[in-house]
Amino acid sequence: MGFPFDPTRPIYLQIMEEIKKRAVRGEIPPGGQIPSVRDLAKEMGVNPNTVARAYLELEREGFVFTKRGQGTYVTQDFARIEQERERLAESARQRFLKEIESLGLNEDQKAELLRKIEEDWS
Amino acid sequence: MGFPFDPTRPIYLQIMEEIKKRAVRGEIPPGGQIPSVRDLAKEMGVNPNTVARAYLELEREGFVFTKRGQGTYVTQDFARIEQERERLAESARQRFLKEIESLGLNEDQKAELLRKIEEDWS
Amino acid sequence: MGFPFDPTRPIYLQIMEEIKKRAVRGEIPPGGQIPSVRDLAKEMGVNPNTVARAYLELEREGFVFTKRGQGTYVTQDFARIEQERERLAESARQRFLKEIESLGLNEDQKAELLRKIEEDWS
Amino acid sequence: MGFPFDPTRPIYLQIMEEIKKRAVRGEIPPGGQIPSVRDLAKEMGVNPNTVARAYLELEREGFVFTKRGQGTYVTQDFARIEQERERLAESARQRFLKEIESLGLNEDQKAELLRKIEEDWS
DNA sequence: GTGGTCTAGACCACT
DNA sequence: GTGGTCTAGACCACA
Repeated sequence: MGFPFDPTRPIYLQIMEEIKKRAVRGEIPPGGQIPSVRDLAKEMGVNPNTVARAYLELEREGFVFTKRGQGTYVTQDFARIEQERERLAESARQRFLKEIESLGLNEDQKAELLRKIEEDWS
Repeated sequence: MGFPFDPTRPIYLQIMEEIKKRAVRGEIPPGGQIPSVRDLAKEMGVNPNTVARAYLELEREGFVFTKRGQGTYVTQDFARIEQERERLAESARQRFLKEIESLGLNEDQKAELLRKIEEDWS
Repeated sequence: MGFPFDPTRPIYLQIMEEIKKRAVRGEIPPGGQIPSVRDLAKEMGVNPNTVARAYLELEREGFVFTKRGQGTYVTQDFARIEQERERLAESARQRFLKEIESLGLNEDQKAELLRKIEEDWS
Repeated sequence: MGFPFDPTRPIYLQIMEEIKKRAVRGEIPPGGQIPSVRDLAKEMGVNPNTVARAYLELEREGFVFTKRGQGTYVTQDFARIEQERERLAESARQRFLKEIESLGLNEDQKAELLRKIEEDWS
């Protein structure tokens, strides 16, 4: 109980990201049901209205859809999920770059860092 | 007022990192004075004891030293600061890798990500 | 209840010494559990935070280790305990020398004092 | 202000020792005047009655004498002062032995300790 | 003014 | 139960 929210960003945005991550990781399959507003609110220790707001935005984006009286489901569109995977990766990349930039590494240190990432992925 | 702390990790550790970042970025020069316990506590919106704990650990690590009754100062040892720069970069790298890993990118997507980073740094 | 602390030195340092003495005397065997923070605080009539501080420093020195949720234990390293025995003896020697020095004994009186110590230990 | 008293022993005894030490160290010459009850009470942060009690005992022992209306003076008897020097040394020796004994040093360690004391005094 | 220490009392995660 | 962290507020020595 109690989800680690970044206090500087709106919680509903962070809930949206969390749902996207679960889908992208396959924890929720395409077309699979996401937790009910009440369950997720309890799990994360936030107000149900905040979760509802997140779900509303996700639906507006077309990432989830609602079956009246049955629950909320992740899109069945694989391409949509793939797109989200790349968006999340891209935003992780930008956060990483921003953080590294602020540290003021020299060229050699950046090259070394790049080499390590490459090594990890080969 | 109010510093964006990650609620899952001890605040004093995050204060230690913040001071190291300021020194690494050159905001505090080698041998320069860091904020007083009370000032930083006010700036970050935490209890002075928590800042004092962070300073105590930083001194034990040899990253800062204190002049009795005068204040706390960043080490004058350039190598020590350089070491911290690389440590901070390395931990940023690991956080990035961990996040990317959880997203389950395929080889092509990872290669593309790497290419973008390389481009940014060349 | 009520431990005889020297009011001129930090209590947490004296608690560290007390724990070391108990281990060196064999009252706590190598690998044995030391009193819980709360128990020792009650026994010595000090605040639990002060005992916790002492335990933290002892752990940093490698003289004790903690098992999460279980308690704090003296190191199993005999050499480490032996080292502490000699350090405590050395500091007792220095205190003795300092006190004697301040009394201004002449050579004969010092020799006599030495003779008595020798006699006691032979 | 505030003298470092050992809370486990009567304060008046510790005041007696302090006066004896000052005389033995020559801070107060034979026949010299010791501080007034009020001055010493203020210096040490204790009740004047406690100091008066200490002076009374010192006089009973013959270590000091009182000139009515003028103050209290250390004895002019050199032998008496010398005797006190040896008593203080002897009690320091006993405290040292007691402390060392509790540490459980082996023969070699005791011999080494003795050697160091000898070295310091040669 | 500075950091260093201590108390009081609270909440947390882990076993 | 255990230690770990945090807040609030106090007093201290040092410069």
